[in-house]
Amino acid sequence: MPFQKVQTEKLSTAVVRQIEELILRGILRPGERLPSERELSERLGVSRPSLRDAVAELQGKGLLCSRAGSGIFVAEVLGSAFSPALVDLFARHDEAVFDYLSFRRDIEALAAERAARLGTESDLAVIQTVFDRMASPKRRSAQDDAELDAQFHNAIMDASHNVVMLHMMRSMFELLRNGVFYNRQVIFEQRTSRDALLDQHRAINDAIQARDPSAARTAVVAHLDYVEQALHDQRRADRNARIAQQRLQHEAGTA
Amino acid sequence: MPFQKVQTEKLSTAVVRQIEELILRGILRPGERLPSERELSERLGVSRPSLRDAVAELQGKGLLCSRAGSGIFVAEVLGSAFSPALVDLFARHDEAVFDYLSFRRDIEALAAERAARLGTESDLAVIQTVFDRMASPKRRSAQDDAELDAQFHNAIMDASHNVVMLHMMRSMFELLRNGVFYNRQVIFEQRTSRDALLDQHRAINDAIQARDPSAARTAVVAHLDYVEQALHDQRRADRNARIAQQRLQHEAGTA
DNA sequence: GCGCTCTGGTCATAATATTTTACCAATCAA
DNA sequence: TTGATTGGTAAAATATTATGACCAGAGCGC
Repeated sequence: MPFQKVQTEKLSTAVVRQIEELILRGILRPGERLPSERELSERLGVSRPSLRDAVAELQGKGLLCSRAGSGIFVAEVLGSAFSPALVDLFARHDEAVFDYLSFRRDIEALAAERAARLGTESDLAVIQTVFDRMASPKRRSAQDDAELDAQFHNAIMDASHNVVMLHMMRSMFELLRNGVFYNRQVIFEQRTSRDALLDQHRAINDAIQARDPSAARTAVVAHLDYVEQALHDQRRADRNARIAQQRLQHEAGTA
Repeated sequence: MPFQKVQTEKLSTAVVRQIEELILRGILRPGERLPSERELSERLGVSRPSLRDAVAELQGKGLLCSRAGSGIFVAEVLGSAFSPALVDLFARHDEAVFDYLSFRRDIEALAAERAARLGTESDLAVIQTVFDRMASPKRRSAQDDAELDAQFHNAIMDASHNVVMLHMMRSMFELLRNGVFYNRQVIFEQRTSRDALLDQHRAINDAIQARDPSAARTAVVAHLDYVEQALHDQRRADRNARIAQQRLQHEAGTA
């Protein structure tokens, strides 16, 4: 049915959303103290009880903590890389997805450059091995493809010989693996995507094996640009499917 | 200040938005009768007075009209191309912008192809003349650049010798001229954009003058892809500027 | 150590938004 | 002409939010 139940957002929900965005964007930092309830409610234009409802919800999510007589603070644990509360925050806000891809493009381009320059023969052999498995015509599920994709990018990261970069990207990849940013199996499910992705991985592998840092960088950027475009296309397709479904329901006269 | 006044959306506003989207997406068509107030309020999960508030607002915008005893109808005038109510609807919904660009890319690629094949020597001379003005090093404002841009695309459309296409695109261009879809002067204000756009216009002109339909089509698609990307970039830059401003306000501790 | 100020925490009452319910007039189909 | 369904209007009830007051905890200055 094209008409859907309407629900206006509760006031406290709008407050939660605003504070979450300030935390997500790094404007409010871990450990930082917020203005007092009285000041905050004035700035937000809501009553103290409404603000307190929102603060209670944010406390429940692990993003804020308040102490009677002291104030309200952004949770310290958000400072540790990818605490559950932060991961949950990423998962619930779309803008994190494209920031993640943008950041990953930059870091992985650096890693590929370094791999082409600094990677040992063993490193390059590992990358070639993973790529050979990807290129193998053996039947695989989208999940297997996604797993090989992770192995491939991890192998390049290993070959960059920068442990800080390595561990940071590993934890981010863990989030990707758990579907926090987007469901990456979807991209492997389409034949045309898989073929294109394989070509891109081939270009990356060839550039690294040829020890061509510039080509490696270019290939990685092109690859992640493609992934981002595929995400945009997937979302547009999802949205179009919803609209088409609404039209169908309207045409069919179903409730 | 990073904290902003919170205002929850009125119930009737949410209903207005949903019905507007159904009209914008073509799900509800001009002249079509909506379900009765009683049925609609049940489907939307709101009371009849709240629904009536929304319907009154949509009537004021010229999108709906209701007749006591008969029902509520989507306004017939929406069927005529770009009635004021429809234009206003486009202006207030972002999704129309990218649909417009997508559609325009397709139509103008066709027009450029036809211009390369069917354009008379006079047609081509007009296009060349407009392009020469664009390429002239004489100082011009962004508004002048935008006006020349419109003349250039109109000249190509003229040269396509398809009056239906011509008039349809003319009215769409009128909307663009009036800033309905986006403020196109902004794109001409940056030096780098202007140079890139000039190169793209040169590629289009060269292809048409050489009577190369395929090259003309490719050049137009590349040009409008660039414009779309520039819009994305501009919006992202605007959003980043807002976030940076919030951070600055937070750092400076201003209210 | 005490007093003051500011903080979070709690709660009753008032104001506003929305829902519920009832009724009237217009339109259409039988 | 009549009955059913429609839009149109309005009073009363309910839910949400705001206002205002008060209490307990924390921190700072004397």
